[in-house]
Amino acid sequence: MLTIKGRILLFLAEQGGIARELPISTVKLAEELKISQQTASRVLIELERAGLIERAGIGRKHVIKLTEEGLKELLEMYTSLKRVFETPVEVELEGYVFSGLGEGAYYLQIPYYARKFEEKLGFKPYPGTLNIRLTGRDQVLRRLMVEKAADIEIESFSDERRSYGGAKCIRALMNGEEEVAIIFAERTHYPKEVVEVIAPICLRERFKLRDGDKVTLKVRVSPINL
Amino acid sequence: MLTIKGRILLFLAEQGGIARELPISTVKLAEELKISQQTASRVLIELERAGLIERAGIGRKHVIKLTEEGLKELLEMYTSLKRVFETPVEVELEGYVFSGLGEGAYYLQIPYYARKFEEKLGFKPYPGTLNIRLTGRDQVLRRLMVEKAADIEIESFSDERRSYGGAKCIRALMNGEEEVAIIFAERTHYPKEVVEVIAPICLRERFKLRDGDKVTLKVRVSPINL
DNA sequence: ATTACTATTTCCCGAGTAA
DNA sequence: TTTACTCGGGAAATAGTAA
Repeated sequence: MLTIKGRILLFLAEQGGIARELPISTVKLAEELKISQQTASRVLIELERAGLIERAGIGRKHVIKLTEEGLKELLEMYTSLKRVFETPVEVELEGYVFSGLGEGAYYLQIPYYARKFEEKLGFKPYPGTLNIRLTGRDQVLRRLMVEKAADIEIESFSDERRSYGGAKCIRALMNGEEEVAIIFAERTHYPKEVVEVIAPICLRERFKLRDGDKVTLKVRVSPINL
Repeated sequence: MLTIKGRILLFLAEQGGIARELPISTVKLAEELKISQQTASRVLIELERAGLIERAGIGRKHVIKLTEEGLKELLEMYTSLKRVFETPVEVELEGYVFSGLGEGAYYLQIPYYARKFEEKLGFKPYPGTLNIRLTGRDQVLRRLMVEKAADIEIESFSDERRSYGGAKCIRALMNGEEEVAIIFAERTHYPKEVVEVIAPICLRERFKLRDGDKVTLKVRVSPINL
């Protein structure tokens, strides 16, 4: 992915060639980067001519350090990549509403979950989940992406009666208007193309939804979490 | 600095190819990256074979997206660069102590400066500066580097009588033992090979220094500030 | 329009070797 | 030892063109 010039420049920077002069021979450099001594020599000459490094020959020992230009070159690449990895991308999920068997509502009225959701999401969830069946190519992959990025954790829990499975959530925007959360329950009988959504309000009322209506979910995901 | 594969992968990521399928032709891609259409086509084939991207031809329109592998590839480069730019490097300055004309002491007893230094550095400076003349090749460049990274600002100031010049400071470790600060005064009559150091204590006493004694200053600098 | 083949040129890596 | 030249082979880029 990096040219030889790039690899050498990066290697020199990693070795501390930013702050001080590195005593390194073309032979050593070639060994480290698994290239020939000749190539190392030639590329150093080119980097020097391009003003990206400076060399000095003190007696037999040669030393190398990056110039400001050389550091700038690396910095440019760094900022490009930084932008890619630190700018959230919007992933859009699309699917159709359908009715479940009311398990969502069942779980949400269990005090443990109700309390946890309110604590972690900052709202008291309406006691019912909206089931959405994703459609179209690529949707399941996107769902996996979103699940991977889901960063709000509801821990599993057990009391003397039974155990409660955990879940992961992530905030989303439904139909471009309403703040909701997608729930990925640890134990679910739904297949991978289904997601469950909760919100502080009744989403069916809010959007006048009937089974089969299409809805969209926009999720902001940082690529570094993928 | 990036190979064509790298440039194309980065471009696709920048265009949002992480989260969704991009509709982009080899002609457009070639234009954007200033390469030939043929090269764009060939490289896409290679990237696809390497498992870094996925393509789908929906009718005439072709779409491209990065695979997890492709994103991982970029992430590796990103983490290498991140390490380089976010790991502080230690810059070592070396020089000989000499006596000035007492201006350091003069300025440090001016209440404005005394107060400012204490506020910004977190210690009450001993009323006197230690003057150090840097020696050896590369030292002046290092000094410039350190000055550029100096991030503690003492603002200039004026009252009815006169104006007080500003300064920039940076923390350093003298002789590997004592926490000090290097002062880069805006107005100084010293040449570039001289730095002035202050500390909460009398450094001359602490290290039993006499004129001509050698001292070192270690400064931690984040490469991103250079 | 589009992608991608084949042919040609250009460029770059590394072997041999001088200094 | 060290760096860096010349040069031959091969990879990689573009041109031409088919589908």
